[in-house]
Amino acid sequence: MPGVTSPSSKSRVPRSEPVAGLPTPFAEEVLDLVERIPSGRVMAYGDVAAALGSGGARAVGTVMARFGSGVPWHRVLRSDGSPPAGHETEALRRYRTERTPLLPSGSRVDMARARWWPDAGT
DNA sequence: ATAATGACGTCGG
DNA sequence: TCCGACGCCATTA
Repeated sequence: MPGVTSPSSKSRVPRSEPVAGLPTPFAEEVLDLVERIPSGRVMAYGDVAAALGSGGARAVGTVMARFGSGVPWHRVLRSDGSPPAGHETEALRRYRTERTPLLPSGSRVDMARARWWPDAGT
Protein backbone atom coordinates (compact mmCIF):
# COMPACT_ATOMS: atom_id res chain seq x y z
CA MET A 1 0.00 0.00 0.00
CA PRO A 2 1.57 3.28 -1.12
CA GLY A 3 2.06 6.15 1.24
CA VAL A 4 0.07 4.81 4.15
CA THR A 5 2.66 5.86 6.67
CA SER A 6 4.19 8.61 4.52
CA PRO A 7 7.67 8.58 6.04
CA SER A 8 8.36 12.25 5.52
CA SER A 9 11.21 13.46 7.65
CA LYS A 10 9.19 16.34 9.12
CA SER A 11 5.45 15.81 8.72
CA ARG A 12 5.30 12.65 10.78
CA VAL A 13 2.29 12.54 13.12
CA PRO A 14 3.23 11.42 16.66
CA ARG A 15 1.57 8.07 16.12
CA SER A 16 4.21 6.40 18.27
CA GLU A 17 2.26 7.63 21.29
CA PRO A 18 0.01 4.93 22.77
CA VAL A 19 -3.66 5.66 22.30
CA ALA A 20 -5.29 6.29 25.65
CA GLY A 21 -7.49 3.41 26.77
CA LEU A 22 -5.94 0.89 24.40
CA PRO A 23 -3.56 -1.89 25.46
CA THR A 24 0.10 -1.53 24.50
CA PRO A 25 1.81 -4.38 22.60
CA PHE A 26 3.20 -5.77 25.85
CA ALA A 27 -0.23 -5.62 27.45
CA GLU A 28 -1.69 -7.53 24.49
CA GLU A 29 0.81 -10.33 24.99
CA VAL A 30 -0.03 -10.57 28.66
CA LEU A 31 -3.80 -10.60 28.17
CA ASP A 32 -3.37 -13.11 25.37
CA LEU A 33 -1.62 -15.58 27.65
CA VAL A 34 -3.88 -15.01 30.65
CA GLU A 35 -6.90 -15.91 28.54
CA ARG A 36 -5.37 -19.33 27.94
CA ILE A 37 -4.94 -20.23 31.59
CA PRO A 38 -7.36 -23.14 32.19
CA SER A 39 -10.03 -23.00 34.85
CA GLY A 40 -8.73 -24.35 38.13
CA ARG A 41 -5.14 -23.48 37.26
CA VAL A 42 -3.09 -20.34 37.90
CA MET A 43 0.12 -18.49 37.02
CA ALA A 44 2.16 -16.12 39.17
CA TYR A 45 2.78 -12.62 37.80
CA GLY A 46 6.41 -13.58 37.44
CA ASP A 47 5.47 -16.78 35.59
CA VAL A 48 3.61 -14.77 32.98
CA ALA A 49 6.61 -12.52 32.40
CA ALA A 50 8.93 -15.54 32.18
CA ALA A 51 6.65 -17.41 29.79
CA LEU A 52 6.50 -14.32 27.60
CA GLY A 53 10.24 -13.91 27.75
CA SER A 54 9.86 -10.20 28.42
CA GLY A 55 8.92 -7.81 31.17
CA GLY A 56 8.88 -8.50 34.87
CA ALA A 57 6.35 -9.54 37.51
CA ARG A 58 5.64 -5.97 38.45
CA ALA A 59 5.09 -4.91 34.86
CA VAL A 60 2.57 -7.73 34.45
CA GLY A 61 0.79 -6.44 37.54
CA THR A 62 0.60 -3.01 35.97
CA VAL A 63 -1.09 -4.50 32.90
CA MET A 64 -3.58 -6.51 34.95
CA ALA A 65 -4.51 -3.47 36.98
CA ARG A 66 -5.24 -1.48 33.87
CA PHE A 67 -6.61 -4.05 31.40
CA GLY A 68 -7.34 -7.18 33.40
CA SER A 69 -11.08 -6.65 33.80
CA GLY A 70 -11.88 -8.56 30.59
CA VAL A 71 -9.86 -11.72 31.29
CA PRO A 72 -9.74 -14.34 34.07
CA TRP A 73 -7.64 -11.99 36.18
CA HIS A 74 -7.97 -14.10 39.34
CA ARG A 75 -5.86 -16.82 37.69
CA VAL A 76 -2.86 -14.51 37.89
CA LEU A 77 -1.63 -14.13 41.44
CA ARG A 78 1.43 -13.79 43.64
CA SER A 79 4.10 -16.47 43.63
CA ASP A 80 3.24 -17.42 47.22
CA GLY A 81 -0.33 -18.26 46.22
CA SER A 82 -1.96 -15.20 47.77
CA PRO A 83 -4.63 -13.54 45.59
CA PRO A 84 -4.15 -10.21 43.75
CA ALA A 85 -3.94 -7.16 46.01
CA GLY A 86 -7.25 -5.37 46.31
CA HIS A 87 -9.32 -8.33 45.09
CA GLU A 88 -8.68 -10.98 47.71
CA THR A 89 -12.31 -11.73 48.57
CA GLU A 90 -13.62 -12.03 45.01
CA ALA A 91 -10.61 -14.06 43.89
CA LEU A 92 -10.95 -16.56 46.75
CA ARG A 93 -14.61 -17.00 45.89
CA ARG A 94 -13.71 -17.88 42.31
CA TYR A 95 -11.03 -20.36 43.38
CA ARG A 96 -13.67 -22.27 45.27
CA THR A 97 -16.03 -22.15 42.30
CA GLU A 98 -13.34 -23.41 39.89
CA ARG A 99 -12.12 -25.95 42.43
CA THR A 100 -8.64 -24.49 42.38
CA PRO A 101 -6.50 -26.41 44.92
CA LEU A 102 -6.08 -24.32 48.06
CA LEU A 103 -3.73 -24.68 51.02
CA PRO A 104 -5.21 -25.90 54.34
CA SER A 105 -5.51 -22.27 55.46
CA GLY A 106 -8.00 -21.73 52.64
CA SER A 107 -6.69 -18.24 51.97
CA ARG A 108 -3.97 -19.15 49.50
CA VAL A 109 -3.75 -21.28 46.37
CA ASP A 110 -1.63 -24.44 46.49
CA MET A 111 0.90 -23.34 43.87
CA ALA A 112 2.60 -26.73 43.83
CA ARG A 113 -0.56 -28.25 42.42
CA ALA A 114 -2.30 -25.37 40.62
CA ARG A 115 0.59 -23.69 38.83
CA TRP A 116 0.10 -23.89 35.05
CA TRP A 117 2.59 -23.47 32.25
CA PRO A 118 1.62 -22.87 28.58
CA ASP A 119 4.00 -25.61 27.38
CA ALA A 120 2.43 -28.18 29.65
CA GLY A 121 -1.17 -27.46 28.74
CA THR A 122 -0.73 -26.38 25.10
C1' DA B 1 15.06 12.19 29.10
C1' DT B 2 14.24 11.76 34.19
C1' DA B 3 11.27 10.68 38.12
C1' DA B 4 7.48 8.51 40.14
C1' DT B 5 4.25 4.61 40.36
C1' DG B 6 2.46 0.00 41.12
C1' DA B 7 -2.98 -6.37 41.24
C1' DC B 8 5.41 -8.21 42.15
C1' DG B 9 9.69 -11.29 43.83
C1' DT B 10 13.42 -12.35 46.90
C1' DC B 11 16.09 -11.95 50.92
C1' DG B 12 16.99 -10.76 55.96
C1' DG B 13 15.74 -10.09 60.45
C1' DT C 1 4.72 -16.05 59.86
C1' DC C 2 5.01 -11.12 59.41
C1' DC C 3 7.38 -7.01 57.88
C1' DG C 4 10.80 -3.88 55.59
C1' DA C 5 14.38 -2.95 52.22
C1' DC C 6 15.75 -3.56 47.42
C1' DG C 7 15.58 -4.85 42.76
C1' DC C 8 12.93 -5.11 38.59
C1' DC C 9 10.13 -3.25 34.41
C1' DA C 10 6.48 -1.21 31.61
C1' DT C 11 3.82 2.87 31.89
C1' DT C 12 2.83 7.72 32.96
C1' DA C 13 3.57 12.34 34.46
